Amino acid sequence: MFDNKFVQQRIEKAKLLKVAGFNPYSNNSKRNTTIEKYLNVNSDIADMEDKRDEKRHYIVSGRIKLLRVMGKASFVKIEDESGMLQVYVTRDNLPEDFYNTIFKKNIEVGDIIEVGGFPFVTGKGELSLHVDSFTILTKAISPLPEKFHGVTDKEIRYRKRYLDLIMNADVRKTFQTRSKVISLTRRFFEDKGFLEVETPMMHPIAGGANAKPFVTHHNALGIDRFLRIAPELYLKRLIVGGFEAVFEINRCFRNEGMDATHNPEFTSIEFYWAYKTYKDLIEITKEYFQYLFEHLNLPTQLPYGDMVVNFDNFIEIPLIESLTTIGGVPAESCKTKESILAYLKTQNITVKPNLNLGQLQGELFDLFVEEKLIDPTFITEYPVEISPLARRSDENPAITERFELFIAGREIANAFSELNDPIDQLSRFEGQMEAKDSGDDEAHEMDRDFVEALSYGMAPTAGQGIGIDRLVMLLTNEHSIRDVLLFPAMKPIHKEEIVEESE
RNA sequence: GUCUUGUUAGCUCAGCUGGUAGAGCACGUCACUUUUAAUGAUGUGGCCGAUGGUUCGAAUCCAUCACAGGACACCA
Repeated sequence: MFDNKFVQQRIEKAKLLKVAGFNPYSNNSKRNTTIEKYLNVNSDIADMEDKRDEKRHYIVSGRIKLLRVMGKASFVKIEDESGMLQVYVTRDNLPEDFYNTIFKKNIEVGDIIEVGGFPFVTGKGELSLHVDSFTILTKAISPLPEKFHGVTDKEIRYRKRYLDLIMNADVRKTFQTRSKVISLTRRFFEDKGFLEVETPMMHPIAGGANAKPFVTHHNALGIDRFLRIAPELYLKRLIVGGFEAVFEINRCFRNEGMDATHNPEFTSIEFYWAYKTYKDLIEITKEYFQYLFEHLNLPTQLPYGDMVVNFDNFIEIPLIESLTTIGGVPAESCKTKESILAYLKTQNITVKPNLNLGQLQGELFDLFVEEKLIDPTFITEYPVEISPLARRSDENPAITERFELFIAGREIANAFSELNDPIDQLSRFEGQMEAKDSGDDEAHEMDRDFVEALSYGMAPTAGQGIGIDRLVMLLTNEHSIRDVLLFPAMKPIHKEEIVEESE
């Protein structure tokens, strides 16, 4: 480590600084303003006659991003979290020899410094800081990436996110937006009277969704636990317990493939609302989006890639209807197993054998409809076979009171009136067990403890889950989930690491 | 998991049909007190992702592997 020539050079400079009495890792910061505040407070300097006010004095800190030395004067661009500032450093305004022997020789791009001085506007019209005191706070011994192109290699950007954040201001912006989305989401539901709760991340049975879990082991108890694939069943137990509106924002884990929209750990919000139905969820979802757009200052005609998503146009359509009106599948080809299979054959599409009617309708939807849903669309009335936790429709027992929300061709939310009939829930689980036995390894697990909870009576409830990562992707116009996760999952670079981890 | 593209200096990238490696930025040295990716001069910097093969000779051709990007499959 640190055998690179440039790193060695910089380590040498850090030593020289120390010898000269300047701690290269000082924590003696006297900063009294941020760059953003400095620029705001001194915006009046430009209107002054001599374009300076030597009576004002500020101390700002930041990382050197650009350094232009011109003999006895230098321009340095420093950046803190709030912004970028040009500071003007001259030999004659610093202690004897400091400029020549310390600043010019041992200070370079990447170092974190603190400077004091007065505001002035340069000949080219840039509000800057005229430096009269200069402190090195932190010496960077590794050089930063190239100042103009920065770091673009995706592998470096994901593995060394800190470098990405140093070099790319828009990346910082994306993660600030992500943080705001989560904060606004929390505030939105709290303001509606929802209670934020925390339920287990390690489950004895991985339930609440159809997905493969990660397994871990509890040594003291000598038992395996599953990292949760969804918090659903625990949140519903809380509704049984008498809480009437709860939500949880946290991580879920699914042991499946990784791609532009899937990371093994991802963040969701799930909320459950007693004495409500999925119809109420449609309304609160529209309100939620309105709230987000308002507080994030986003246009309701939201650009996403080469699409424009119209958030003034929420659409609601039953799944079966969407197959025909949006997917272009003839209506008579959607109603029975045989007709669907025959239609798929004409389209040269093969699907897994032994699918039931509901599953086949789900296939048709995935194949012909999903990617066409650009404006926010609530797809309702899902077949009961693919909705093991949703309440049946009173009018039609083959379908459930459920919707999924699609935006820009992608699923953003899943919601339904909750199944609260314990006998029905038990038989749905049994149906899932049959599916599992006949080869569907993603069928829902049996959870008798949950059925027992329902047996004490769960008030009629509606519940919804929203994928926060995909939502943030949509709102920040990012097209890979890795670009909205600070530290996305990556394979280890060295084989040895895999061996260690498996031991 | 399959297909496909990539991996060359700290970073961004050239390197043709094989002949022992090149630029810009950064860094060193020199000049320069209002620059904006400052400028001019000059210099240092490389196990060409790894391992095998073909060849007199491989960054370049072939194979395998690793990692990454993209697409597909899987995945509500």
